[in-house]
Amino acid sequence: MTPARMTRQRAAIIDAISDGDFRSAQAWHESLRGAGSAIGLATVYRTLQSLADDGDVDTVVSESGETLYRWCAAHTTHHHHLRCRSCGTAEEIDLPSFEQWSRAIASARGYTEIEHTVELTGLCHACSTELDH
Amino acid sequence: MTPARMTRQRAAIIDAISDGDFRSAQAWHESLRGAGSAIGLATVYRTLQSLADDGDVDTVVSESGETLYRWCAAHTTHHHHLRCRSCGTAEEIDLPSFEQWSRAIASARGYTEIEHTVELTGLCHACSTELDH
DNA sequence: TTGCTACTGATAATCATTGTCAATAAGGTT
DNA sequence: AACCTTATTGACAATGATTATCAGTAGCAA
Repeated sequence: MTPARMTRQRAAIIDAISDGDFRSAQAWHESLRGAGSAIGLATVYRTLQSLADDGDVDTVVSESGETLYRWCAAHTTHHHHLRCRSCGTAEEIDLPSFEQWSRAIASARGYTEIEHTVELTGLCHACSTELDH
Repeated sequence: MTPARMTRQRAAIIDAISDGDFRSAQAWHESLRGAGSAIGLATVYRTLQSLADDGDVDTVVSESGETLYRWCAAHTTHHHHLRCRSCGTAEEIDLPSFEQWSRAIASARGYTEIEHTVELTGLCHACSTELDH
């Protein structure tokens, strides 16, 4: 496959999402528009997906079923997230023992091609105190 | 709140879903129709949701974003699933240490109101061998 | 049996996401 | 710098799952 072309739109998206939050494609589209960048919604969807395929962004599915995207600093290692349900901030966590453990329990029951999803959500410190008055 | 009325449709749904698979609302609707039960799609959605609220069915979100439902034998304890991506069969698993561990790591980083999702998927023994020829 | 009201179902509406396709622009090549 | 090939874009239509609407129906308590 040929490498992706660095268009104005792709650059704008990469620039925007490198601030660490998990947001939906529509939310990123809005921020970009708000920042003055004329960009189409379909392009945002397509570009985020292509970046996700390349491993440059992480995706997560929210409670309401939307897919959330955020920049991912090019780790190839599998990892998980601890995400704030209120502001979208997220930190990466890894669970080395969980990886092995899940594989073990699944194959013990005859399962192959094992995959897993693990997501932790909560309210970060800032949001916790704020919602407390 | 008043307890749910036991209608013909609700009974048919409960009867149908007690066979252990995870399927989408639309899939359950089809099986019910196939079995001769005249029942509306909206009713299937509403009833499955109400059963889920009461803790009588488990829900899981598939890779493609559909919500899958299956009967849950009235445990109040939190648990997780090992589900076959091919046939939908699922078994329950529990991860006592994971529960505590996730709470610990999250609160160590200042998070409160912690929730988590853990789902294991794979190909069950039957499907593995079948897809192998 | 009666009455109140929750439940049902056909269908329209919603919402996130993907497909379409002509116009545009990356970026390598003369 | 002008040129060409083709990936990319964007407005909009289409999809697909789920939810809302609302008049008709049927639990079930009295």
